[in-house]
Amino acid sequence: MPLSDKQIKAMEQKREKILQQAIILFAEQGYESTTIAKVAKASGVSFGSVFTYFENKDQLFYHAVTEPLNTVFKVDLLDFDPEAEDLLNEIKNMIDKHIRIFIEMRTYLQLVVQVIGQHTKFPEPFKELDEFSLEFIQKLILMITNAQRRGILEESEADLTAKAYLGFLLGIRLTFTDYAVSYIWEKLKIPAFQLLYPKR
Amino acid sequence: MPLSDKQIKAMEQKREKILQQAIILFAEQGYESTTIAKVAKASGVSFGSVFTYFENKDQLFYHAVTEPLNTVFKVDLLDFDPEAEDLLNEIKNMIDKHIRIFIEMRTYLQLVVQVIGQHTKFPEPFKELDEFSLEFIQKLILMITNAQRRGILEESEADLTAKAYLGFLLGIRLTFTDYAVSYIWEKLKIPAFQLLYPKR
Amino acid sequence: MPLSDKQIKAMEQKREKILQQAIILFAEQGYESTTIAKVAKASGVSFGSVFTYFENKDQLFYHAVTEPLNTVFKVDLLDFDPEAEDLLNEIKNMIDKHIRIFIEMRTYLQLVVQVIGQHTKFPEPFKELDEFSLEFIQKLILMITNAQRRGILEESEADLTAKAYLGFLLGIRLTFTDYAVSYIWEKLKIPAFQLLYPKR
Amino acid sequence: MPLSDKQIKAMEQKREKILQQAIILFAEQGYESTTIAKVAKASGVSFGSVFTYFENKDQLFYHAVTEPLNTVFKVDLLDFDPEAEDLLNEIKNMIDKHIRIFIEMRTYLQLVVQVIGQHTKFPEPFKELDEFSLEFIQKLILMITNAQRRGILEESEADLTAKAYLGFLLGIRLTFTDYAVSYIWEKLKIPAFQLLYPKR
DNA sequence: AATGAATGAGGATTCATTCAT
DNA sequence: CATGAATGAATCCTCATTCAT
Repeated sequence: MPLSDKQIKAMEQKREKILQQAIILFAEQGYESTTIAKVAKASGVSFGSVFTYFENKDQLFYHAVTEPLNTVFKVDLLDFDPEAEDLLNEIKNMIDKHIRIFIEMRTYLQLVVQVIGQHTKFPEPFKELDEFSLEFIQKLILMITNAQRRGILEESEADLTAKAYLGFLLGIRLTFTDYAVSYIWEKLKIPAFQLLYPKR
Repeated sequence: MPLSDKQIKAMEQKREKILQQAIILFAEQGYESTTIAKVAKASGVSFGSVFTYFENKDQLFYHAVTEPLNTVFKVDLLDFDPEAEDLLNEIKNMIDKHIRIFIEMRTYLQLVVQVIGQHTKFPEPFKELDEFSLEFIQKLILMITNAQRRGILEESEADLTAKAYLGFLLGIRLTFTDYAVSYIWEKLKIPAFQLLYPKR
Repeated sequence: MPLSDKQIKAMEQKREKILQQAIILFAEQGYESTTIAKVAKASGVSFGSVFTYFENKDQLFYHAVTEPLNTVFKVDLLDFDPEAEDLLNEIKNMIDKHIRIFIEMRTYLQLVVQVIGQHTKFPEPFKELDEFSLEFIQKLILMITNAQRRGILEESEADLTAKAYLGFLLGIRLTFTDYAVSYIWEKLKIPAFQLLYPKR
Repeated sequence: MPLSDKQIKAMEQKREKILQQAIILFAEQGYESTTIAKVAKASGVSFGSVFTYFENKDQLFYHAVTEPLNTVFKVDLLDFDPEAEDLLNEIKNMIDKHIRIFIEMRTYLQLVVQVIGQHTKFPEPFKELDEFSLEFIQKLILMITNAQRRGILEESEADLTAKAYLGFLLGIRLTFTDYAVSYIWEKLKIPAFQLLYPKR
């Protein structure tokens, strides 16, 4: 007897709820301190149900890290055009967008920082993050190179500059831990832009 | 009968050995995955001995975070003079030094990143780090303000710039995870300097 | 999906089994020497299951002391009528009953003796015992006072006599440790009665 | 090199101090909860020294139970004369003395109660207590029999009466736990005497 | 599919005891 | 003799996971 559409929908919602709560708990308490029981309670399901949707704790963690990455995070961070006509403006818009994303996804980024910081402990999820970061860097390099060629940015090693830019984004996430940060982040556009070594 | 000097020395060395191994393990595997047994084995002592030198796992972690901070880290990071005659040179030397420290203390910084990233989980060690970061920022602000006044740096909100600089240092620690980084870091002086918004 | 009646029943029986074995072990070996593993083994369950039914060892001990108290012990010991018509007969029946209870509940009383003897170590269970003993004493005083008024007992401080009577019951539990005591206890009715200072 | 008298004396005092503190701690906290370290601290010596005077924890407990027994306790409790001229007076004096001892040696009796209450756990010290109790009972029987023959006490089974008397002494130790009991105990002479079934 | 009882591996910690100084 | 560092057995408890209902 196949499941009805309504049932499928309900199950998908339940899975999503579990995943969201898992992200929050993993981010705030770390992998070991986050128990399946806590996730279940926060999601309003029995802990047995968590195993219905995720094979085991490892898999739950893996999905907590990779699903937001592959849906929103990746899409939003890569949403800039290295070949844009008005490249200076495109760069400024990109910085604005990136900073906004890093504000909004604070919890998820806490999780990302853990995976990167202890990558030997989390090889599978780290691999996904690493691959994305390479892709991100590649696209940044493209943009930087173009901008240099067009005299918008000073000459520099684009690869290094791109990595420094990514490092900066992650770093400020650590430095401005839980301020009501929105207004501070607004100002962070300036150093972020400086990092790219703009012509004056 | 008090302990002989030789014994005291031996104990201090043993304590140091345990602490060093704890730092490595905590950094690489995190708090929970680092068992007292692992630390003991890595240090070549019985697990019971760990409790001779550290009250409990919590305390061991606390000391793993704070002792390097209060000995080398703090001293080295604060070793610059905001009132120096040749301030431009002082700033460049500072950046050079800071970057070198962040290279050399990779493992320790992995630990720092964890504490900051999950500060609600580690309130006591975080407090120490936070206090130091405030002190560090204060001194940076002083230097930046002086440099702006003397026309070495462009005008900017010194507080924000200082925090961005610290964020950058932490962030590149995450981005350049385990490269043989020395030669890359050499180049990182440039973006680090740009971040401070130098006059051209 | 709620548990079936059969399951609930099975669980109640398991809990009871654990509690009974815990009482025996605590009584014979004391609190610390009674390990959760021993209780589990004696009950035929895994040690993990003990924690399914009792929060921790402390709670298990607490319930081992208080549950028999509140079910059989309390009820049986208080089952006499201080206002009975034929008070002399009522007193003799009471003594008979009390002594029989103290015979039958030997193991439980071993446990009670420990809690009283080391009451600073077991404040919560002791509180329960102490409250019951006050209630018991109160009712005894009532009976003794009535009996004195009706000329069945000689004058004496009822409060003291009541406590002496309770002390006697506990004391013989210690003195006649593990005899096949039934026939001896039969004879103990005489001194128990004398303690109440009967008119001759 | 033989020890000087002064040294020997100092050592004896140290041993005594350790034993006294051990009695207190064993009585109040029980066997397992009393650690060698606690005893050492209370005695003002290093825990290593405890092992200089007592082979191990078991032996320390054994001596804590038996030494007071064989010095003061035994002597004082047996200090009555079953063949005394004025036997009624002798009995009353005996009761008075016994009760006084049970007041004064409260802590030690807490320990005794533990050993009796968990005698399977403490076979060696229990053996000593049991032997003494037999001796005590024997002497009591003698006195009771004589008193009955002389018409001071009513007829009863002397053996049972003697045990009831001992039980009573132990029992009130449990019932009147930590009152400022002296004045209450004074009054306890009456029921204690009644227990022996005196002629009126 | 959902529930939660049962299990036992694993880990922190305590503490008696040994033994070098 | 006195001291206390070192050791590891033993214990409580947590928690992922399995599986019967």
